[in-house]
Amino acid sequence: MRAARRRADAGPPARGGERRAAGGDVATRKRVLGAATRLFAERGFRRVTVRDICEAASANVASVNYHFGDKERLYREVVEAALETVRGFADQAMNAGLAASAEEKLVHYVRAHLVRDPRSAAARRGSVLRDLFRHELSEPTPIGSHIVEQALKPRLRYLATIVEVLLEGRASDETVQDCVLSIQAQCLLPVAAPVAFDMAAPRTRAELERLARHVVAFSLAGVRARTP
Amino acid sequence: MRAARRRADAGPPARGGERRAAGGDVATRKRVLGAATRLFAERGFRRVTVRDICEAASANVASVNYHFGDKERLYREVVEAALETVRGFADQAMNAGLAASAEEKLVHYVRAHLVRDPRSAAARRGSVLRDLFRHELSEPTPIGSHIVEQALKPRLRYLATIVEVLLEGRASDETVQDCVLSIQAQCLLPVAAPVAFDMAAPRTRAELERLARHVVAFSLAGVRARTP
DNA sequence: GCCTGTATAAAACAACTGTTTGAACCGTCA
DNA sequence: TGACGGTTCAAACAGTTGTTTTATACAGGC
Repeated sequence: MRAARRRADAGPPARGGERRAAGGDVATRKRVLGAATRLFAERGFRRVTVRDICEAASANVASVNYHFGDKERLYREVVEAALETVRGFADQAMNAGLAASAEEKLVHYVRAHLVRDPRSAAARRGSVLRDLFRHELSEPTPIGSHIVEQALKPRLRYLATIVEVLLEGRASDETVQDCVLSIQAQCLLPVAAPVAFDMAAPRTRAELERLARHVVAFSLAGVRARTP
Repeated sequence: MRAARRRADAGPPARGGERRAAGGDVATRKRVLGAATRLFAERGFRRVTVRDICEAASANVASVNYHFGDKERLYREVVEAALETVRGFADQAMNAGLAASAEEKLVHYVRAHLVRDPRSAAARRGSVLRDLFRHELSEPTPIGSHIVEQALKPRLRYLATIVEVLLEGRASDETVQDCVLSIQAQCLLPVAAPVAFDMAAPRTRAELERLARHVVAFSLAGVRARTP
């Protein structure tokens, strides 16, 4: 990304051919992608070196550039995959509760953010995006705002529909937005700022359940207080 | 921090003598400190180079190491100064409202976080710490947890005393902590995650005032809902 | 006057970074 | 078998970073 006289486009068969013919196993590319996913989620884009990734993947230093062009395109692919995972996941959750009341949907929404079972594979993959997002918070890059656009905004829109119902459709757009922010803040902060709360915030599953119930009760009362 | 065979301790007269005798003006050290404060607040520790700082301060590359030992100790001094500024500032705010009701204190607390007058010098210096803190969120370092310890924890304790009164002293410690988290989350998120809200969140002074009023109303109702 | 200690400047250093190179490897197919 | 094409590898490259060195300027004490 820094050096380079000009080139950047040698690599594999144009990425899209996807055939990966010769006996060389497909494994390397996948191993690199996996290691990169784990490391980027752990430390963020800048604090991971190409050498770290390749070592973790038992691959040569050149493999990142060979298979992905450069470090940034590798990162984009990691982010894209994480977004894809979460997308299906979230659509499903939103559709599953179509028949539920607004209160029940709120319960579901809050719990989905605050209490995740770390043993579930889906949650573990979801946490990759969450970690990537957290790192992006302090270093705004084009990719960071892409995550916001793709993952956060749809959630905010969904939450707004819930809040509108809770407000009985009688409140202004501004009030809806304010309530959405209040609720989302409670869902996001323990995630966005673990440093700030790892001493005060709950850790065990049961405590997270309690916190989720609290956030729902607190927020329902808050929203009702703003109902005209 | 990376290179260096061993040494790291030449520098000025042991830092503490503070006499800075000869005609060479004291200015350089101060200029470097000022530039570093601005740049660290803007971009965080890792994304600022010693050369950036020295160029901004119109000083030689060596001046950071000469006057502060190394980049990290310069950073610590910046953080320490910002903490000191905010400390007096916060103590004063807390004492000023001793006679106020819990509701009034809450109003004051929320407004202090959400609506700051950028024209006030105190607020501008306070925002340095806020920015440093924001950058620390995603890269936990010893210094980051030091900021939490020195700046955030006292606020949480203060907020807890307010909430206890609002709960009429009848709620459990857990409930108090939950409410504190709900309120602090609303105060902190627009700060911690501007990326997430710069499209949805208010920007003008008047909008921030409105948001602050909302957060107070929302939170008061939330707390009351949790009063036994 | 000279010597001493502080401050600044320019250049060099060593480690680290992303990237590129050129040779070697190894299946496939003619 | 031998050329071919995708893949891997060790080494090198060029730029950046924090830090150190060496030299110089300049004040005050003797």
